[in-house]
Amino acid sequence: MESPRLATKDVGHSFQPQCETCSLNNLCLPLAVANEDLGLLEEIIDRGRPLHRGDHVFRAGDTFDAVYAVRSGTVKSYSVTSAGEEQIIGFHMPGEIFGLGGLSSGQHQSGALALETSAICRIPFDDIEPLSRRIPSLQRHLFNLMSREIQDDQQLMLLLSKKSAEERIASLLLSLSSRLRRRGLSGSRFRLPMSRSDMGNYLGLVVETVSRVLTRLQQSETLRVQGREVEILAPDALAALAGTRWQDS
Amino acid sequence: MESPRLATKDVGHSFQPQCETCSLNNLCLPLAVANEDLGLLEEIIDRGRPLHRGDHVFRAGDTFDAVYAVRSGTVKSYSVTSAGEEQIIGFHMPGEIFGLGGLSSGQHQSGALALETSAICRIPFDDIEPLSRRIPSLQRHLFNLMSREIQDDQQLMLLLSKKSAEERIASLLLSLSSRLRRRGLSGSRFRLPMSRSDMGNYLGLVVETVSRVLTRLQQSETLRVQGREVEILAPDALAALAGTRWQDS
DNA sequence: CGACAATTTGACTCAAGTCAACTAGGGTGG
DNA sequence: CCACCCTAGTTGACTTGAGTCAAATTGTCG
Repeated sequence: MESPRLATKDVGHSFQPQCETCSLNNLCLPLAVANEDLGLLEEIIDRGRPLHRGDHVFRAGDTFDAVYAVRSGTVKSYSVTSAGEEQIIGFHMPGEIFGLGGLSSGQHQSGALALETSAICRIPFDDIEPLSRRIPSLQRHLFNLMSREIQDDQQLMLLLSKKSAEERIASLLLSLSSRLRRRGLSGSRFRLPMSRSDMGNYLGLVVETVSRVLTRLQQSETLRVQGREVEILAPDALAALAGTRWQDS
Repeated sequence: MESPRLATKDVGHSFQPQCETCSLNNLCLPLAVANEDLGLLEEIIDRGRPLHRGDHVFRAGDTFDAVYAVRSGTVKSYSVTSAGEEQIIGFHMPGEIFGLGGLSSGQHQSGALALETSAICRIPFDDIEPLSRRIPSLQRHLFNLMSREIQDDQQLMLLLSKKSAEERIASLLLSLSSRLRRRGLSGSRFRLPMSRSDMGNYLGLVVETVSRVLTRLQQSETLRVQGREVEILAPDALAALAGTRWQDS
């Protein structure tokens, strides 16, 4: 099956402000760009057409030539082991930037696909790199983004090497919760964008374990789970399990 | 106990070329800087005095104001969980840059200390950041370094969530081996710079497991281990275990 | 309305962890 | 130079959290 790619050119030249009116502009790249420079940024950003569930933003091995920002929906990044198994690297939610990992080798080391209908902005690296030399705060922001990703990955390494199944699930739920809250949405009642199996893959657990842990957390009145709908009943209990962290993030 | 920090100023102004004559200059930052600009880089780099085993380069919570390059010796980065346990994030060998993770938050998220007597170059970030705007290849190199670290971390996540104890040890040994070879040293016979317990901590295993796996690999004639001295007898067997990767790196 | 995929639940297994005892190095100070 | 001590490393016996296998249940979508 062929996967639709993002449109590579915007339609004609009917240029309309995008970032300026985007509700995420205080989370995303524009936060590092003064208003008078925003036009420069707008000019290089491609809004693609929406992706459906399962559509790839890019695949492992594709040439690295852009980074991406989530406008709506959810994207997962994953790599494939030599044994052919998938390893999920991260989930990306609106306002977040992904695809930076491929920079150093010139090709994406992992693939990225939409978990649900999603809108993705494409930011060609050959455009933003020189721009970042003209706008120091933008350069700094790019450094920050990469540094932040390093930190997050290291948190996850810690989780994978030291935490129990319960602690892992608790951490993931709190991470999702805090990222929703940051966008002004409810952090206590939300819909999981990923399957149990994706949760497990990301956390280094098998599906059955994820399912059992969720049941257990439900029995202890920490959560209410109904399919993908989650309600966090006892955030403190969850935070205690996760060992703090994530709340702020 | 107080930990010695790196000297913050070079002695007087007796400036002598450092990078230019450093045997690592084709691995380290200078590789991204043309000869005529090398002086600019030299000027901002502090060679500190040597650190002994256990001395900190920086501690978690210290203000981020520089990145570091290993000239000789070995450094480990580690963070401490809320429960007070240490999690080793990585080992840094000559020619490698570390300390980038603290950039985004302005303070180091992890500590870094010398595993053996080590010489470390300090590169103040406030100096290299503007310099990187004047030297595009340097900016690119910094991006590359961070991107590379993201990739490496993700490899490690994969290892932690999917691999068996044998596979983890094999991966670590091959990683060390290839990093030595890159510097022109023997990749088949070398001295481990870290304790069994550090190996285990890094790989998400307890000491006893590390010890047992090494014994097993020795029995299968894949390795010869004598304390910290290692000889790789069957690199292919090891690579098969690790599932390729690492060789090139 | 089926058919297939995702989720849950139970019974059983096993790789790695825990606990405990023992051995081997590696400094240090007398 | 040697005796001692302390830490690092090894080995064995036992336990256990999470994985595997299998079957039942629910959800989804053409």
